[in-house]
Amino acid sequence: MINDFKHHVNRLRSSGLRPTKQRLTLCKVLFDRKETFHFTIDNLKKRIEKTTKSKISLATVYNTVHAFKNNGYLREISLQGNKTFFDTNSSSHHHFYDQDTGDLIDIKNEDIIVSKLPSAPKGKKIKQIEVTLSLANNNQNQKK
Amino acid sequence: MINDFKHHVNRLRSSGLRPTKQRLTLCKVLFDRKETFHFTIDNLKKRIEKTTKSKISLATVYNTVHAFKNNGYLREISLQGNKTFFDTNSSSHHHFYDQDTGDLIDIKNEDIIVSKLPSAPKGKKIKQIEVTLSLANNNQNQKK
DNA sequence: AAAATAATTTATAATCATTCTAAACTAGAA
DNA sequence: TTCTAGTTTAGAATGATTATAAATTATTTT
Repeated sequence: MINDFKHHVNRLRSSGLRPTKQRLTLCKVLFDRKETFHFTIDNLKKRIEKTTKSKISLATVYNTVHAFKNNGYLREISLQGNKTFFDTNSSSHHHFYDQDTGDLIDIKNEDIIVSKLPSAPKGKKIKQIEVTLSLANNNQNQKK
Repeated sequence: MINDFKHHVNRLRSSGLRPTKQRLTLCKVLFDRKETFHFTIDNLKKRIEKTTKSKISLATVYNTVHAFKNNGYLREISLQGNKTFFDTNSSSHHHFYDQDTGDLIDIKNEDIIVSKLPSAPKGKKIKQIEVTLSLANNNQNQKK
């Protein structure tokens, strides 16, 4: 399965995206792995430079990540702060967010149970339920 | 209580913040109201210009909002996208986020029940539980 | 109350992430 | 092979936020 990218080609085609060299490189970097990958655009750019010989322009990384997100290959994570994080785990799950370090840690879906929800406003549908648990050091008070 | 700002002065003093003209103006705009106020820095700047005669520089609005946040007067809301929202409701509650319009809607704490939580990593403490329910129009599919 | 001090405010510049633009390039169709 | 629309690209433009350093103000000390 790894080192075989026909399934990437097929997925791209079925989303109406041409399987270009750049998109396939991104697919390999993002999806040919066991673990969930949390990343910012900047992270991802650096990882591409480190793990492949391909040079992909910043604009293309942005374009591709957004295309992948719009087609459900990636999720954007809701977080405080100015950084936009994405997640290769598109199944439903939640996150710890460490306010001190900026780290994100996956929480398996079954480790959080939301047992009551309000109904969506008229004409709207709930598309995603995200629980973020913000962490800070035990000893530390809130003031700066 | 409204039109009396001694309590604002006291609160600022007890946080080690000098009760300056600018900070008191911000306190009045933010806290002398019944309803929760969701805002971006830009929103807030415009509201100050509209509802008061004071001119407060953009840098001061940033500084003050961050000071208020660090002292627990305001919360920053976790959201997708590049805009940073703050919330005057510092008691625990949650949000609908409308992906089409960017609107934020409060959800009362009692309308969501999180009945199971993971324990925090060693040395860390859970500081905040935030549930974000993303909304989209009923009829619309995910693709762009 | 005046002088000293430390915090605060301010305009502006700098930075950073992201989007836009328009030209060059490429995949797939004819 | 040629054509066409989709894609990539470098660099410019934008927008939010942070940094800087001088002027101002609140509070403390005298």
